[in-house]
Amino acid sequence: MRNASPTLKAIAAHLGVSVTTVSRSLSGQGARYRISEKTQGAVRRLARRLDFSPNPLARGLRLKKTATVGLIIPDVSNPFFARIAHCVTIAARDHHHSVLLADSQEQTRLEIDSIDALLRRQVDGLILCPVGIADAHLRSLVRGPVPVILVDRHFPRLALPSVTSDNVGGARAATSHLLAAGHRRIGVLQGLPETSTNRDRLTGYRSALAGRGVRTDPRLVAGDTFLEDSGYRAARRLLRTRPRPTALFALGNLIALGALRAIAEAGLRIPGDISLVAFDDHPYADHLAPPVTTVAQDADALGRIAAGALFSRVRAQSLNSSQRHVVPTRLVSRGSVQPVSRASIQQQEKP
Amino acid sequence: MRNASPTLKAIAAHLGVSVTTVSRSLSGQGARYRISEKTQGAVRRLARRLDFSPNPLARGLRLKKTATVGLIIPDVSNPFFARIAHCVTIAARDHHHSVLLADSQEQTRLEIDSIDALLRRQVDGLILCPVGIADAHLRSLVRGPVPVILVDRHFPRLALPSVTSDNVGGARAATSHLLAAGHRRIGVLQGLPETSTNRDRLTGYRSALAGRGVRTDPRLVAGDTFLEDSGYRAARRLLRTRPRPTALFALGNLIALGALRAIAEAGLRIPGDISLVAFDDHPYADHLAPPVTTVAQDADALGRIAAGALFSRVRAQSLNSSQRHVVPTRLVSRGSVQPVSRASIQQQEKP
DNA sequence: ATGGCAGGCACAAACGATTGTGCAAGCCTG
DNA sequence: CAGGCTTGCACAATCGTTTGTGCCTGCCAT
Repeated sequence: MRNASPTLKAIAAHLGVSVTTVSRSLSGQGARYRISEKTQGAVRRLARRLDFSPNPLARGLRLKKTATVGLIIPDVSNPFFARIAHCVTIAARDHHHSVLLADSQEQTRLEIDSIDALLRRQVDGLILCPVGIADAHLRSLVRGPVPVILVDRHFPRLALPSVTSDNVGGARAATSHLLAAGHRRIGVLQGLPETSTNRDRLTGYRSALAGRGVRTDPRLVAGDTFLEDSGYRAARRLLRTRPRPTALFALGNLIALGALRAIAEAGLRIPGDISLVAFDDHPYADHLAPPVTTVAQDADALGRIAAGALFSRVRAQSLNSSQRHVVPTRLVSRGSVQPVSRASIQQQEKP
Repeated sequence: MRNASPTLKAIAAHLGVSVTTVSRSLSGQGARYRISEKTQGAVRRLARRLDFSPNPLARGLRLKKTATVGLIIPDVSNPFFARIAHCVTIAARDHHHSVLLADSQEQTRLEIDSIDALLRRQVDGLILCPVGIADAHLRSLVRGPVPVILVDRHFPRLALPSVTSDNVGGARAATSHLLAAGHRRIGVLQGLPETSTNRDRLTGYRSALAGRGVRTDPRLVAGDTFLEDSGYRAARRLLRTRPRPTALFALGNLIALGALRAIAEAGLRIPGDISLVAFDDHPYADHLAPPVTTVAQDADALGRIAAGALFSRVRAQSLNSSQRHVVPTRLVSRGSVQPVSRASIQQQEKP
């Protein structure tokens, strides 16, 4: 396999024709340039026999197209992003493109470097899951050389197309679910505060509360990143507030993990002592003790839609119309939410 | 950022020198070719000011080196492989290389295509997690144009370097753990039978049994892939055998997931009715009901070591000495294993 | 004055592809 | 038979680097 694919030159020499002729015969331009059917046939046969395929580097150099897309992700080892990566690579294969993967390790600095490196390599398009808050470095992408699609997080002020979950709706559904079970003091374990995902989820949470006429209490919101440790610390803090929240809403899968740990350490039982809902579904949710009610994001859809949007732009040579795509979420009800007893509601409403 | 980086030619024109001079000044070859310090300084200043960096395509074309490595994985959305991908991309960044990612979707056909595509793109090295059994297509890689490292699975008959977990040792430890708790009928939920991982884990299992003088019973081994569904079906089957196994050993994380489902459906309790040990640790293992004892693979180490080995070969231009690297596993004891009561042991030893 | 040597750079050929244009041979037409 | 049209392909530039070699100038020694 692939012991140095032959070149146009080699094929041309074998057949006693010019590289021009070979190139045109193989690229389907034969007719336009009046290469005889006989010659074209001979070229194609030999090319097939030698398993010729044009050198992508040379091609890219000449054409300024590399049949390559960039994918920048904060952390491939996060199942949510991994799933997106999976879908993107599969879509890329379908479009005969390769994927250059970069892991920004949740650092804006590395995200900038990665964008730079991929653009240098002349990717034909870029799918980016931005790490967070800063967007100055994204500004130049708007009128940049290649189409860009933002996934998971978006920047309202930036005219870049994006594909995100319905974070507002998902959070509202989760919160409503808790409200319907009688919960009124619902603690929120948030992620990185300035990100669009976090903001949207908080918005959904507040909107649900407002819908029921429940006042939001800023002291019920804790946490500062989407990492497990932040979830752990935030949960510990909220569990110590009095009166204690009767339910926690974790705004991310790792945060939920931290919350589970904190709740276990506090000697509390789910859902007897406290209810829990988490953003992001995962395969183990069913087998936790108890199974955890989650807001499932359709990561597959995010990846697929982003890739679809990107490739349609790549094909159409069109740039970044700032279209926004929102993918619905789904509330997966399991056993981690329990109705609040009347007594405890009244106890809560007094202070 | 990156509004079409200038070219050597542009810099040369600006300074009234030749591209040769610019190239040599920037590549540190200035002294060897007697470019005066003054000229070199001017070139370097301008290059810095214009944020010049050589076009990787042109460079690759000329040098036959692309500063790119290929990474082929059966399924990036599997946390184990995702972790490997994460470590590889980070190592690549450290070595100023980019990563071309391909997802073979557990299909040999796609694995072949991916290898081909990446070699065409002239990657400088390849990290491959082979999907399975077939190895004919890997034969040509042994004396191929670039260094290749196999990760997770290896092929004893192939002179390709590999980095794998100590599957034999891990399985032996898990099995010994069960034996020490008095288990004698230990069912195995295996993965894809002909793979090295599966073989090695079975070997470890049998070796532990043999060490205790326990006869192995082929009817206690079930399953045919590493996927959840296989684990589910295999567990269902084993749970119906009489006398029922007192413990199950799942040879993979997804398999364990299927086993959990099957056990729950059968109305059995872990560890009261049946004990469980699983290959592959994961963050949720602690919070399952009950926490599951696992054989933790150090996926980070696999990725890091593989990348390290690859880059040292890339640097040294050395090819594929068939060195094998084995990374230790760690038994993480949680609550899913319970000592067998004397009565049930005797009951088991009778038939 | 001439030969030799070193310094300082430029020329030009790669690497493989794509593409606008040019050119020869054959045929037809008037 | 001259001019023009068609057929069938080749020439050569180009993308942006890298690199072996060649060339000129000036200086020193003989």
